[in-house]
Amino acid sequence: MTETTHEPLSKVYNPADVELNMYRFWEGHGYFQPVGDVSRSAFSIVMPPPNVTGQLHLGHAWDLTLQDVIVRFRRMQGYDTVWVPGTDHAGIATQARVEKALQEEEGVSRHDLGRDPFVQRVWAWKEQYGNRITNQVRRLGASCDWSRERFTMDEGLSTAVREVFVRLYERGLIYRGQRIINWCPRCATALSDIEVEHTDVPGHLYYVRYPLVDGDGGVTIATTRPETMFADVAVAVHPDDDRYAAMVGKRLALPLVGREIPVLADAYVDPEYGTGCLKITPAHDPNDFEVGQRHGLDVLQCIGADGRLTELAGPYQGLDREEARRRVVEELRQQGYLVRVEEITHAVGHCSRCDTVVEPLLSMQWFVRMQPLAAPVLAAVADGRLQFVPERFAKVFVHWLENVRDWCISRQLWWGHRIPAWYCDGCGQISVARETVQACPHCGSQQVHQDEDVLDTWFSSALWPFSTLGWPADTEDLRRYYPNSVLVTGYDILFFWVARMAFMGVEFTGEVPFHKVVLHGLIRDAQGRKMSKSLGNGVDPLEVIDQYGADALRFTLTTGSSPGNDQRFYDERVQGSRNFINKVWNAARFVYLNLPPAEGMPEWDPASLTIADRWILTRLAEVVTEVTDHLERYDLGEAGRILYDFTWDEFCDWYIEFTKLSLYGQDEAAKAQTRAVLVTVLDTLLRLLHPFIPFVTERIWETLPVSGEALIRAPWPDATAFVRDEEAVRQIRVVMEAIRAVRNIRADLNVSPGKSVAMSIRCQDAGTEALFQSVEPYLVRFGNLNRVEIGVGIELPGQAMTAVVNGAEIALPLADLVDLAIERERMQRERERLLAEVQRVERKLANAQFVAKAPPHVVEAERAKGAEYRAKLAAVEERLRRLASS
RNA sequence: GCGGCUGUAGCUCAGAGGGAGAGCACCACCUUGACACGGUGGGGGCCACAGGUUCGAUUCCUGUCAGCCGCACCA
Repeated sequence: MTETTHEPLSKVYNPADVELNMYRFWEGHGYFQPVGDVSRSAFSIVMPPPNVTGQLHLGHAWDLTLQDVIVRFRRMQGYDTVWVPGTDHAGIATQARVEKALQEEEGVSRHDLGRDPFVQRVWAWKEQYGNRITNQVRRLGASCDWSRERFTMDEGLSTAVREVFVRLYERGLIYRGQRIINWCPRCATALSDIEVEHTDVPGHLYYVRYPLVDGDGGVTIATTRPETMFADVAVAVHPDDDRYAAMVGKRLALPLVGREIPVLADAYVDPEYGTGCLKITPAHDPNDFEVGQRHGLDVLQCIGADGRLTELAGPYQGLDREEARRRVVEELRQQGYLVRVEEITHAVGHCSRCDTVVEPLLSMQWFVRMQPLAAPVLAAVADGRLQFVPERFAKVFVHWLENVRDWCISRQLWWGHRIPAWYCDGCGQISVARETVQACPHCGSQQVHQDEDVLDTWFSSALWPFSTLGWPADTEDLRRYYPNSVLVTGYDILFFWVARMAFMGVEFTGEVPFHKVVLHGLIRDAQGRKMSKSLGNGVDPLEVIDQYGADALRFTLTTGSSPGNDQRFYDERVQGSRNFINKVWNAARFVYLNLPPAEGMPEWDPASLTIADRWILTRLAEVVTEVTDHLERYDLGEAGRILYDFTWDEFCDWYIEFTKLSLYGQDEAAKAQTRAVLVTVLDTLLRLLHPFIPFVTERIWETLPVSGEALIRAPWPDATAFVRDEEAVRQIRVVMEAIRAVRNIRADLNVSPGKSVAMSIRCQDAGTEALFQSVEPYLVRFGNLNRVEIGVGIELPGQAMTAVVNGAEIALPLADLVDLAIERERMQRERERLLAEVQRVERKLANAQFVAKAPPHVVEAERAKGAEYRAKLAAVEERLRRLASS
């Protein structure tokens, strides 16, 4: 127990007083670690690793909270539960940040420092900032097992990365080759296809005349990138294009440079687009590259890795891409080659990190062959071994995997897993190895050097579900907790991460790394915009926690959306959650303050429960069932909302009010009984709420006289443990209806709450009379009544305000306050309402098809409703007749 | 072009084949011995539109319109 136990509870819940100590209490007692009981089923999750030097943002907070709710729920259900946390080295992002800091603070570049010293600086940076994010994860209340924390560049995971690389290489699934890749000139590295964002931008289509070498004439090509013309090696036309049939095989003189290039035919060309003549630049366009391969064309490069023109561009050498384009267009115009310019919008690839226009660049890179790896994953989706929540994401996932191209995994960075390939200066052979290569295994030369590049960060992330558990070693954790039970992450990294974990998992463990993928959406601002640094509309979760508490943030995030959908985040919603938590707190205070000090768990005699007790216990059992079902289906939002409604409306607004009758009365036995039920309901609610709002529930639970060392380890409630009494539920609804009717009348007539009044209830039958007799004290308390008359045959006062409830008529003879005009209006409104209901029901029941085909219980329910409405309508009409004659 | 999501109260969103819901906002009243981060009462919606399936559709299907997203792109 924490030191705060059994201090009086403050009037308003103050999260700051509780959260830090509570987290230490949990973590210190090892509650986040699996119990290790092998007789129990295992439940495991790995945390999507945040960037080690990053800061927690709301997206993380949401993702982590969902996981924590699931983990706490499973832990309470008795699973041997483990949640493995960790961080990611985030190659480009981290390197860029350290480079920026070095530049700003010391005015040096990474090249000034050199590779090893620079990498050391990044490690130092990681040591400095690496704890920040994990402490932020703690502040959220994440119950992950920190004793198993991993980092993508720690020793074990690096071993896993090498192992995977070597094995894939040996199987021919990793290869090195000259390909057109996406090059970010600013980040100065290759990118994979999914790190490129295609956005529509306005541009120009330039029509340029390429003259024939011999004789007059030529062709006009259309291009958006005239600056690449120095690397043109051909012009292609469609083989069936009659317009240019005669040109095929002729030679053209490249404008400005005069180099000769052939005209050739290739079906890739779309005769409809532009002029139907396509310049072929294999080094600067992936499609052109393929055309070039088909026709055995040279590959010339006129733009280098720095985004500037090469010596091939002659006088344009050294210019950047934009400047070169302007100058080339101008020169073409002056020399009469530019036929016309058309304004177009086209999709241009941008670096997803820095938004620089990506340059398709021919270069030597490492690739993962995707088709053989994707196939078994597709099979796993098809046969249900890998499932998605919501299901619709399976389709997106499958479509992507079916069309995926080979994955470029080499990055021209220094921070990351260096590619385990060594080149021999002697014989030129490549050696890929698990251990550092000292001498070339092919020729024995000591002149070997390792590949300069590192691997895509996602390459190591892809191994996360098993590398964190010790793979490639055959560890106990791996055997027990792999495959993971579920993966929770945002749909935005379905391809980046989920797909890659899936194929790596299948390839290296023979099993999908998790059976279920639960996907959530994105956090947006109050206007529905994505949160971004450039918009400045981001919300810092730590500030939210400081202001409202981690529980309020968690409850907001978990109840704010339905599965797979985005959610908007704004202050009022957090306030609503904070208010709810305060409501729970005060309900607990109420129970606590009404409990005698230092007593054990009170007990009750099921035979003497009040109708209110039986009602709340029945409803509680229903709530346990519903909440459990929703959580099992990973529909956390709905589970949270059910708890919110039940806690506030039924438990606080009604049940607690009902209990005041006995608690403030003289009957000690009844008091004890009420306390027992109150404690039971509160205890159960705290257990159900704990996964959502762990801090406040644990804190409250400490004060309750229930056995157990901590709520986090308490068993999940069992719905069958409670009294079930559907009749009590039905009856309490009638009582509520009557109480609302009284309140309604009082409000309509502006009767001050302090003024007590009399009430008559004319019941339709003895059963209803008995019910109202039994709940008379409730009526008196809630209606502030000074006299109650209940009976079947009683006469209702004429000078009164009335209401019709299920099975009875209610009258409040308010003497001088009675306004028969208002009464008439009320009754007429009620009559119209009931008439509409009666007609609706009767129309249904008159339909022979409905009676014949609808399920019997539905027909029966309609009949019952019809009877109820007709009875009420009759009473209302009778009342209106009397009013007319008075 | 292919695929997907969304359209329900003023706002933000749940919901579900059979009587339209919540929070916030709004109006009126209330210092009732858990809570004003509260209580009570109230107003407010052809559930985007048009067809279809069904005894019955706001819910399922098709189409239209509107907003959004992903994938693929012809230079």
